[in-house]
Amino acid sequence: KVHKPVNTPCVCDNKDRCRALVEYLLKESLEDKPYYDTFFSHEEDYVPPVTVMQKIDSNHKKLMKGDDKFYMLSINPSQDEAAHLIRKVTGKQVTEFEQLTVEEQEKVIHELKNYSRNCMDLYAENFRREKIKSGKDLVYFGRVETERHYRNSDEEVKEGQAKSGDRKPGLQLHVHIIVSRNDVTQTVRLSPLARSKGSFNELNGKKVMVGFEHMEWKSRCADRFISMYGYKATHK
DNA sequence: CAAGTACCTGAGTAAGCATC
DNA sequence: GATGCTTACTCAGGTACTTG
Repeated sequence: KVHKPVNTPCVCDNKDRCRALVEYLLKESLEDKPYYDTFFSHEEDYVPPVTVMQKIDSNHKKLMKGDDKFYMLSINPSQDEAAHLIRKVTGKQVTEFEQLTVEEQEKVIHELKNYSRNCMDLYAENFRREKIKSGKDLVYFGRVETERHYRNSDEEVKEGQAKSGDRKPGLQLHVHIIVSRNDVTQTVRLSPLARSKGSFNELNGKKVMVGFEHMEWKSRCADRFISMYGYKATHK
């Protein structure tokens, strides 16, 4: 999913630095976890938050003042898909992440990073630009989350069955990704929120590809999950 | 449902600033 | 004054979303 800046909690503005978003994503990690984790990039695990901010915030070349500088993406497996992934990695059938040992939790998180990198390869390909071939051409950082919490907008909170901030039950594995609008060479702009869905434009006497087909990316990511883990989708 | 609006794209130009 | 680097702005056409 590509998040519109206005819908991104705590980060209504992605036109300047990414500090607010990085801090928002770190909040959940302040709680005690039995394992250590932080951001990951396409090539590295355990990237410090300071590095994330530096890399994203120094990748603004050629972008204008009022332009979006980065985007927030998320990868949200269904509970069924999460259960399948955990079964594939650990051989265990669980309904809560905490039912796994610490080693198993780490293995699942590692595999989710691997899948996320696959999704980012597909993201890069989906722009259909000559110079952008894979996740290596992007500047992005991700973070695996194992929990979700209720918000005031949730039905359960409105009906008084849960309080805002309470942990949601079940498998809540998901991944947040901050991706720079510029590619790593800072010469190609990649905007997933473009109006156009991948079409050519005449600019400076050359045909230029503009836009991004969101639904195509989504379905290709779903296909990748199926082929990587032998998942049989029960519904579309 | 037609018309209007918002937004994307990269080369080229120009301004701003630091350093020699 | 010269040089190099960084940042900001302009340009036109195409598309999807929004508005009336």
